[in-house]
Amino acid sequence: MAAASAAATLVQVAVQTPAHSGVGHLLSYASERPLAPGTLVRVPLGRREVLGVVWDAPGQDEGDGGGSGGLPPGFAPRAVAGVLDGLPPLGAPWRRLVAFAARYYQRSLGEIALSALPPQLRDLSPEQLARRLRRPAAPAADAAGTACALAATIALSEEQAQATARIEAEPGPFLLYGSTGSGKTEVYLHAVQRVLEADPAAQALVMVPEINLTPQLQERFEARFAGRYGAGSVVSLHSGMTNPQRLKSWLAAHAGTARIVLGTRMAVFASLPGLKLIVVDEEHDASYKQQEGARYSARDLAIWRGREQGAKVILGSATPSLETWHASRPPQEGDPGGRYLRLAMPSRIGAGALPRVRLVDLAQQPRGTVFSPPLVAAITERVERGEQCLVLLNRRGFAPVLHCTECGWKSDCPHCSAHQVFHKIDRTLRCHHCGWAQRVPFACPGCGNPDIAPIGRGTEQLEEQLAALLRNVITPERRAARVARIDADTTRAKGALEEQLAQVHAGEVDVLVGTQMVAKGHDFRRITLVAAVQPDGALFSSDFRAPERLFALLMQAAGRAGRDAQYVAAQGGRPSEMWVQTWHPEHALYAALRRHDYPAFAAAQLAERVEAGMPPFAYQALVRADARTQEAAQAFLRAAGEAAQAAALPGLEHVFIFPPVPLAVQRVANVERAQMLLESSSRAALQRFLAAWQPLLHATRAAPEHKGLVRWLVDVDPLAI
DNA sequence: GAAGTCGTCATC
DNA sequence: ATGACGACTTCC
Repeated sequence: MAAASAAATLVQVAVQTPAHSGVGHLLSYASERPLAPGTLVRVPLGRREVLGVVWDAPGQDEGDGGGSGGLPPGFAPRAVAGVLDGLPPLGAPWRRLVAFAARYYQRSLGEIALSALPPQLRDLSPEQLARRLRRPAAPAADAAGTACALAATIALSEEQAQATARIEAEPGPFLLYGSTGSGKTEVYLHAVQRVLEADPAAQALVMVPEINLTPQLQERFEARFAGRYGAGSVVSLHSGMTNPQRLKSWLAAHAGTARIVLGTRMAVFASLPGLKLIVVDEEHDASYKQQEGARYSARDLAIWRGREQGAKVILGSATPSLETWHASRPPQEGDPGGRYLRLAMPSRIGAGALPRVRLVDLAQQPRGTVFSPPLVAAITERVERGEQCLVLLNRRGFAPVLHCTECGWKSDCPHCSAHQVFHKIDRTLRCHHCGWAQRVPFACPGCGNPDIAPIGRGTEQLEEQLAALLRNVITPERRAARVARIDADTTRAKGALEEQLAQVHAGEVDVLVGTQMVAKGHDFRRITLVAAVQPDGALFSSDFRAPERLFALLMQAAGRAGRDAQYVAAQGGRPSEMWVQTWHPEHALYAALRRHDYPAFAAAQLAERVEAGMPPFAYQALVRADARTQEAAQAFLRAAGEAAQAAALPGLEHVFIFPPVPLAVQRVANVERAQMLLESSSRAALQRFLAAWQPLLHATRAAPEHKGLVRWLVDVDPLAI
């Protein structure tokens, strides 16, 4: 407080305060010297001292966003407590990205800015940071000494070479549409190489959907580039890293010594002053959408950032999201085409033909069949030949619910409107929504009947049944067939997934049972049969994106089979197979799957979406409310909607507000949840409306009749509704 | 959101 | 009296 009089200037600082806190805007502090925007500072906030980012003084150009709330007249600002000078200020492009994300996803600037920085920066004093920065920046990227060690460049196929050439010649953004095994990664590597060679300061960002996929990617990029640009030139950024590791990678990216940054969705916010290329691998994957806090889409932000910062963007997938597919449609008569350039790579390289798809009609099988006789026979045969099989089911545990046949009791969760799942392994009932767990009762809690039975099946049960069915099957090494399971339950411990995958690779496992986590990205060389036991659920789901997700999952799973052509040939060249057990073998989705025909599937889905006025032909936002009672949650949403109508907010004429409805799982951990869908044919109108609506939502929340509300949030471009 | 204050109420 | 819990307030 004493420093205030000596201070020369006011600076605007973004700190981590949420929009609803009354101080969600930029805060003013006094500084003895002017500080450049992007400078990291420590500032007093209440009784605490927090990290903040000096922000551009709110100019006339950008009227909204995190504009200063206006310093109350006669208010004496407090002084900046410390400046983290050692660090170059965060650049204007980074600040524009953060500002855009805050505006677009309806969050405060400071919340996005601070969550985009490595957590450890938050508790380092300027002195500690300076000490940290003085430390030798890794075994240095002295390019001069090693420049001659040009990593052996792998010859590209015709298709890969063409894609690479187009990427070099055109501005993009690109959709690299290549089937599994078509060698998309090699195209990424080449694109990165060209960009880095062309400019000694250039940087590339490569994103993957899952943490599990970063180590193998890092290996591949290091093998190609570490010799050339130094050991520290390839770094990773994801939430599985320790705080010091994350800080180290982040600092290297910010300083420009890291030429290649690999990471999950959070990496889209990395400070990359030399950014020239962004790759989003498996761009259709839902993991790119953050599902808590600021609900951003890293894929969409990558497109924005690329355009804004002059970096090329490559989205890669074998089953693109329908949004991306539509945006990359080629020009036709009367249609100028989409804004992305589609590059197709249909052939599989070094991999066998795509697996034959076999549909088993469950109506033709004995009632209650889990593994149909023909599927068991096929698995048996593969195992006897020493090949591996992969069985997929998207449900953990032994059975999704326990049931008493006497009184009708079901294992409902006491805190959620959901069943508790039966886990036989430790004889527990567990709610997958709130985490509540208890021991399985010995008898029905309703009527005392000791005979309570599981209904339906999960991965635990598949593992057990399969082990029984294959009990007498002997592998060529003359040992009994072994079944293993990989899902969130078996991989909870650190390193467990790696260990289990290693066992599969070593050939110790013959049949792998798992949830979708095993369908993603892992390269199983000896798997020649993949089976989806009962995927029908998604066909008639109320979620309009369910078929899209199912198709992508099945295609991706099919891609796990027969990846190694040499192995398949050595085994006698029998085609690999994808088995699907279904009650609806005639369904169009399976017909398209059978032909591996993503374009036909996408065309049919897009036709339905046009007809129904759904994304990508409409833009959506969701407001969610959590409260003690369902009525209170809905009342808040209704009131907020009515307030918008009464105020005749801008954009409202192009926005349709649906009535509030309970969520599919209405109650979780004793909190009732409701949501209200907004839809518009204009993204700009929806944005204008949301921006204008935000203050009314705050005001509605503050009204005494909505005291019971626990929280509310906005989800722009929601993935599930 | 984080931390503080200030009530109320139940328990030692 | 003590402290656990919730409601409310403040943060440039």
